[in-house]
Amino acid sequence: MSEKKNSLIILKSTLGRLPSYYCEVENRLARGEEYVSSTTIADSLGLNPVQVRKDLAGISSEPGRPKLGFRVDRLFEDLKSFLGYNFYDEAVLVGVGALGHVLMQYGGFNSYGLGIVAGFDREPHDKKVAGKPVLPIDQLPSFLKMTQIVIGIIAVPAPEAQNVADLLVKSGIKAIWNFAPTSLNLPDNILVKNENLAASLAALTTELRRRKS
Amino acid sequence: MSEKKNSLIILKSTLGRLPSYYCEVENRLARGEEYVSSTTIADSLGLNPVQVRKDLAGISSEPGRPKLGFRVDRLFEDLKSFLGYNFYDEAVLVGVGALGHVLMQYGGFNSYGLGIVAGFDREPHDKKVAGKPVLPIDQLPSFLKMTQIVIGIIAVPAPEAQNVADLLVKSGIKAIWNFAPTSLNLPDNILVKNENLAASLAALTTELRRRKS
DNA sequence: TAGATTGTTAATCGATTAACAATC
DNA sequence: TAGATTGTTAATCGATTAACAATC
Repeated sequence: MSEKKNSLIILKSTLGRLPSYYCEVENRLARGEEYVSSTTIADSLGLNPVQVRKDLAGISSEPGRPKLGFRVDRLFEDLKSFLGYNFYDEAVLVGVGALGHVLMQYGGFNSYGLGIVAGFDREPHDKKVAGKPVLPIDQLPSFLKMTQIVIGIIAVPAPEAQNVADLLVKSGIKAIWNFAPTSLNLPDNILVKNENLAASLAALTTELRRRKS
Repeated sequence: MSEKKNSLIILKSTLGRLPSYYCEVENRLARGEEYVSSTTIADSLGLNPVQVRKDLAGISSEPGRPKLGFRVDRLFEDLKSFLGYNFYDEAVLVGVGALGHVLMQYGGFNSYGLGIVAGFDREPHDKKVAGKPVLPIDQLPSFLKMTQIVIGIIAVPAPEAQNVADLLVKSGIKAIWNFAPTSLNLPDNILVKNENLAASLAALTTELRRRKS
């Protein structure tokens, strides 16, 4: 679809930083700023300006202008299309507990081209959350087959996570976002991203202690 | 406190992986396993076994035994003490909305040596959440001065995040875990970790698309 | 013009992986 | 013993940063 003007190879590390640029540029756009420079982005995000410049060089359709930087609206669109956020992906969520509720209600996914279309639970307590249906877990396979959805979010307690994962895979899911603090045993072709909030916060305290000593 | 037997330098990248080893080893301990090898950890976590071995070599107090691997209980303790999870850190949370509730109720922080001791909100709707007090925001400065707590969690909407951050810093906080999808403008000596859930999920879909093409 | 910023090349730095001898 | 695993060194690979000429 999108053949880049030059065939620069985008580094994996670059790809990892692009979403944060996207968020930053989106905020600047909202504030009505017209131009943005690598330098100021680097500053906001705590990165090296040369790195930002190099990253942006690979994805911007219009070169940055010396002394000014990049047009905010243009850069925003470039990031958006490069990251594919103008396409739309749908996901289901399993485990409509406290965390599940938050994820279903969270509006932030929209500008990243994502949507949670339904929740599943062993014992649904609500019929709907944030306008989306909450269904009993045994309807999951048929729902997935019908809708062709390929992304599943796991927000059940750790002991149930593997079972849920197995069910998701059996029903044709291709990618899993896992909030349960366990590693999942899955076929190689399934993409997994583990989100361990506790470990994430712990990393902060570890770094904090390292600094003190 | 803990002088390591050998003064191997621990790589930053290693440090980033240790929490996931900790989680994995904790789960194996809970399952009653006695020995664990680099190979199986690598397998569960989708990493290179040599990498895991090298990482563990730097922190284990007892060498792994050929053919068996490491004693699970021993390795768990080594990881725990290396990461400092047997010390205890306390944090306050600002913004007791849906996400704030989840974080306050989340039990998982305990085994990582952390605890949220209080929540703050402009208009507290509950007196307590998960047994911890929820206080009006104007009591934050005095609370922090009294308790000497140095970690703050921001779970307010994006537009309010900077104000909250300023208040936290003014009250003596040293580290911030930010859930609002904005970059914060803070003094250099303040440690920040941004947690953008939408960007995180988006990374999954980006990778998923990359695979398809 | 002077100064800030750009894009790019080359040098440095850091992390991963391959290879291998040692061990139980 | 044979085989699985260990720890470590050396080679490769990838990412960051320094340096600089070009531009508005």
